[in-house]
Amino acid sequence: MSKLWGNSVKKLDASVVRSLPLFAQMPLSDIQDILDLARPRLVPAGQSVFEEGTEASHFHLLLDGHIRVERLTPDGDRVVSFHIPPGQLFGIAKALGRDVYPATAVAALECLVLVWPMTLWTRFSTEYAGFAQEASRTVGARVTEMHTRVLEMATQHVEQRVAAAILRMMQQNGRPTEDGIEIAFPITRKIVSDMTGSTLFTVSRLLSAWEREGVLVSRRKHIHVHNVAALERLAAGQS
Amino acid sequence: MSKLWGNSVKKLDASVVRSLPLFAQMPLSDIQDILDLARPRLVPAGQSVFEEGTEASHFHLLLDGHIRVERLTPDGDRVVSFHIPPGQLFGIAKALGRDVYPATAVAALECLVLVWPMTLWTRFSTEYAGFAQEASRTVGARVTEMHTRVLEMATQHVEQRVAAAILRMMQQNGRPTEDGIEIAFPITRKIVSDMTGSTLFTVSRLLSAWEREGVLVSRRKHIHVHNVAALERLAAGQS
DNA sequence: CGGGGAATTTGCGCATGAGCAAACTTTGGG
DNA sequence: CCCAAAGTTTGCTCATGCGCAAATTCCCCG
Repeated sequence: MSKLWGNSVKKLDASVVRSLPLFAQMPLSDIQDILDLARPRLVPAGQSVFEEGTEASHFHLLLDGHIRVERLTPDGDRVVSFHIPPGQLFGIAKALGRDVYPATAVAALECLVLVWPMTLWTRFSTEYAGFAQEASRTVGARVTEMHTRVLEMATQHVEQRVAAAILRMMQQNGRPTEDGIEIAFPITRKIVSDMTGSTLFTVSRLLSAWEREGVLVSRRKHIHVHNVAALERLAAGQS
Repeated sequence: MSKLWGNSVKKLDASVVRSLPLFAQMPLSDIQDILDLARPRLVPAGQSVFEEGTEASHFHLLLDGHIRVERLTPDGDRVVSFHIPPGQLFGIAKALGRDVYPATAVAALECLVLVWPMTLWTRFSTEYAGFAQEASRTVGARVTEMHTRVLEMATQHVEQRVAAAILRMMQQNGRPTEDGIEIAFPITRKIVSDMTGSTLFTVSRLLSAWEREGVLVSRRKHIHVHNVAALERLAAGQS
């Protein structure tokens, strides 16, 4: 992870992050200005970056690791909203006109995060080319995904939803291997069920069946998709 | 509806809309400038204002009526995302960084809509005080609602979800009467089922049961809630 | 290298709510 | 005023997938 830190431990290097969409339209000097205002934060696996309902005092950029965004129901059930891959903004309550975080962000594995005080949000949005636009795009992508999930939950069977959830994680957070794609962070059956409005047991049965059919292999906390086409067929309900 | 049109049929009057949150922070002259650029559009009940997937050429403000936002699945099922009450912006794809409409907007009853070319979006966002902020707030409110629905669909029974959907419509789009609150636009059992990921039949049975218990009265396309507390209890799953 | 907790598997029973068919009611247009 | 279409009710059946229990496996950590 040290490669992300440039020459000095203290000073973040603009050249490392300029390939991110967020900085694509900015001159290096602007990027450096932004980075100089950031505080880096290392979050251990399993720890939360911020909690639903607390004051949205900061916004964040994920440099490395994976964030899981979740909400808790009044009676203790957990629902996983989505996963965030490196390079994306998160905890951007201001972009939603809110002043508390709408959900909890948990480090699915050890994460390196840049943190800015939310008071800088308006300034960044107006002063830096493309910042507001990229924030909108990020929000839009998440709204689209939520939309899709509502649609799936309303119209599709559990089997299709679980297949779709795994496909999505594979596409957004997958790591290609010689034999398929593996999901790049620890993922339990419980979490998959919390993503699909299902149960641990049903997900376990589905994954076992798919493993028997050679669609994927799942070790503990780990999913490796071998036959993407078959999984797409399952998600579409064509089998 | 003529009251919304000021003295002349052609010129919209700023004083009529300045009570809307969107214009709250603006001087009258700014409001008038914005209105002068708008084209009014009267949409008959049942007709769509724009369709999912088409180029997002305009953004809209609902002056009167009620908009139903829906999506269609590849295999023809309809899912209703939410309803929009008068005074709100909609079709604001740019606020999501998108260039096609993410959903279809249908007039639940005859609607009066103001329409602006999307090319004005960036200008409005940067030039008029509070415009961008109010747009964010609108997006945020809808994201929050989607979030809540995902959570409900994942963790709650159909009965609770239907109760929650009716409560929401009642709160957001209700009209108080001497004996409770009635939902201010035509609403069929089919639509309620499309909102809750349920079926026409199940919704019919639930409404009948609740009518028997005196919680609400539902005539054809029409729901009138009498006992709000009871409905809240049903939504919470406490009965 | 062994203990213990976390994650997973599997069997069994059953309630929820979907699916279908058919009859009935309301409403608006000609 | 009547007809047709749209909306609604109701009975019946049945599959999905949840709930629980118990056993098993896998890792992590000391």
